[in-house]
Amino acid sequence: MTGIKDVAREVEMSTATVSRALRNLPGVSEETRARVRETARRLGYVPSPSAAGLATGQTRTVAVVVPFVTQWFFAAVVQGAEEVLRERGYDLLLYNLAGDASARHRVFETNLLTKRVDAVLVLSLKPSSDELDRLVHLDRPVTIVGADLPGWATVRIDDELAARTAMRHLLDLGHRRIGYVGGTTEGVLDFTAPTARLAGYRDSLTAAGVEREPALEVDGDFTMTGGMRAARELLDRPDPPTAVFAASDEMAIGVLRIARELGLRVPEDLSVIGIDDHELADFFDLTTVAQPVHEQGRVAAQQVLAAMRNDEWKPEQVVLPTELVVRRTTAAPASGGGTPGR
Amino acid sequence: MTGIKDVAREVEMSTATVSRALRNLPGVSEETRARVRETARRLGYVPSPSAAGLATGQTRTVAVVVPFVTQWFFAAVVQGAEEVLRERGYDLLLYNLAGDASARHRVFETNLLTKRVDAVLVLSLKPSSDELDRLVHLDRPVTIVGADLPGWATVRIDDELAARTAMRHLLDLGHRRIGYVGGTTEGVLDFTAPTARLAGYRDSLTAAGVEREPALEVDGDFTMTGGMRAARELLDRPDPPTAVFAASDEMAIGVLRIARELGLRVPEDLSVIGIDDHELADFFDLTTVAQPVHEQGRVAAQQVLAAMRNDEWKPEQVVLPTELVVRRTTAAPASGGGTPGR
DNA sequence: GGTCATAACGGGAGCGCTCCCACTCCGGGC
DNA sequence: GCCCGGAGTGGGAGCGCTCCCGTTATGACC
Repeated sequence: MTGIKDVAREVEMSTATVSRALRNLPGVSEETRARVRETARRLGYVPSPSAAGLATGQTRTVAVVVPFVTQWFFAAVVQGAEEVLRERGYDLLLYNLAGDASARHRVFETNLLTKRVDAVLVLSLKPSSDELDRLVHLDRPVTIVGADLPGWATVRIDDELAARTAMRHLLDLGHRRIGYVGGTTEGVLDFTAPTARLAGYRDSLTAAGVEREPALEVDGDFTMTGGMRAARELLDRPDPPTAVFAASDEMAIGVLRIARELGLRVPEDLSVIGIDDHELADFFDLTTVAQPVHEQGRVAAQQVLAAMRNDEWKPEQVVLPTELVVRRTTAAPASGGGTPGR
Repeated sequence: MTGIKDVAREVEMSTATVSRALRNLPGVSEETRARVRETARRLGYVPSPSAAGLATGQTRTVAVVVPFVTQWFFAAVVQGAEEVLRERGYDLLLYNLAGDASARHRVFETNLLTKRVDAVLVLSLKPSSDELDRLVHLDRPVTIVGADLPGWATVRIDDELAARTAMRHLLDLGHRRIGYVGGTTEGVLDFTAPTARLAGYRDSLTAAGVEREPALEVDGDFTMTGGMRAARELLDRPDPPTAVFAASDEMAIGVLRIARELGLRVPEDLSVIGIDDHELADFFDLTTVAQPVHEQGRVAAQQVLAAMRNDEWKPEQVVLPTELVVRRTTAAPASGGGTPGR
């Protein structure tokens, strides 16, 4: 394996100069730099990240901790982050928790991350206070995507606002009986989005002078099949809602499916709206509140890169905009907001 | 930052013993080992991968090169691989090509991978001969997932067989006019699956004594929207097929959508079958030929791990089984195999 | 008691870089 | 002619581990 010494010998220079030349540091004549580069290429020299890391204390690697890579949302964020990291020559170490508590434990508790990465991106998880402790001790830039955590660098959307946007759309259309399909905050993964979106739902009702009906709030588990379950629960009632607001597009799609099975026409008999602008939303003509997914990954990556460049960097809280995308699953209720004829 | 020396000083032993104790190497009394472990834990000692890597030449990291993380199939494979790698204490470096030729070039040509990872997993790409050269020079275990490449370690399904399984199902039901929705092999990413599946389609027709009709083979780009385009082309014909075999579930779902738009009943007027058993297949009641996605990632990871453990390991070609999953999008043609009444 | 495995541990030379601190050389200003 | 500053370069310590050889203690065995 050719090392820096081989290159140095070949160009009859010191390893110090070769190192400087290859890393574009000043203090090397252009002519020498060119010769070094050419020789390195010819010899197929590749610097050892381990050695460089040992010497500098930097690994040019950032860790991304994700709950489930298989979910479109997370994969898209990862993709965004990877793009900008690669541009800057950083590698991306993927830690997929996959709903496994022990995996989560391992990644956070044993500070495996230490000395291994220069920065950490945490997706949609609200770390426990223990975990936050570990992250603090890392003493490396950390950015949380998709969760609101005061004092930390975060990139997210305003979930409550997104929920209110969706609700306003339904309310403006004249709906008053509006079902909510959300998810619990419990379990291995503590997202903050569910809570905020639920709050947005409730506030909107209150603001519109509609009395809240607990039975219209059901758990959809943030999955399609969960959305189906929730939809059955909502629509099998004697007094079903005229519209359903699902806290995610995937659940909304589940609702659509059940509506169709029950013979309900969408949007005539039932309006459905989601949040995300999932890649399938267009396919299903789903009205939704779009959030910039890919972009959140990019911004988060840029954030940690910036933090690594200057030490005075202070945690920023970036809130990206959302936008109502009206497609064809929402319309005014048939009977002016009352129970639709079935 | 506490290093191995600090631990050594604390337990009044040499760094050598601490190193051995912590890595469960023989030659350390159980009592010492326990003391070392306890002390290391107490001091919050975490070994530096850079230093260890420099000394051993191993990084305990494997690279995974993937065309698009955002596609369910790839994400699922990555998830499978990550699982077994994490179990063994290996980290996973993700290289997402995202259809970007320059990214691909960078990953392969500049052998960035060298000295950075102990092994490489390549997903669904058929590396060019140049790229294979680089991989050979890596001199590290490489496994290709989802492509057939003689002489290389591969994990895949028998794509041609899968296609024949799908076709047999349709033929057995009595279909004779069967459309094919596939994809081209061109472009940045050269998968081998499209070619093999097309071959399976053609062979099946020939074997069944049905004459091939080029107009029934259309390009669906392996995406839902591509599947929609393809479906329009196929079903708008004066003599539409009674069944469509899509080379992927996503395209099949696109076909379903268009069929519904055109007022065709599935499966009465049109049978549709796919390949993959995508997470959405169940949702759409799609008949398909299932392939073990997650498992392919696991097996591939196990393969490189095995290869790293013993040097005599020879490239293995693992072919995982597929299975017909009959749901509700396939049935006998209405008019015994002829053109359905429309 | 002497010999000799064997178990347990220590010393210290690397691993391949980076980076601090020289050192040399050369041209301009006085 | 001398001094000085800056550009270009070299020497070599050190980053934090691993691992090859020692060395020492401990018993078993004759």
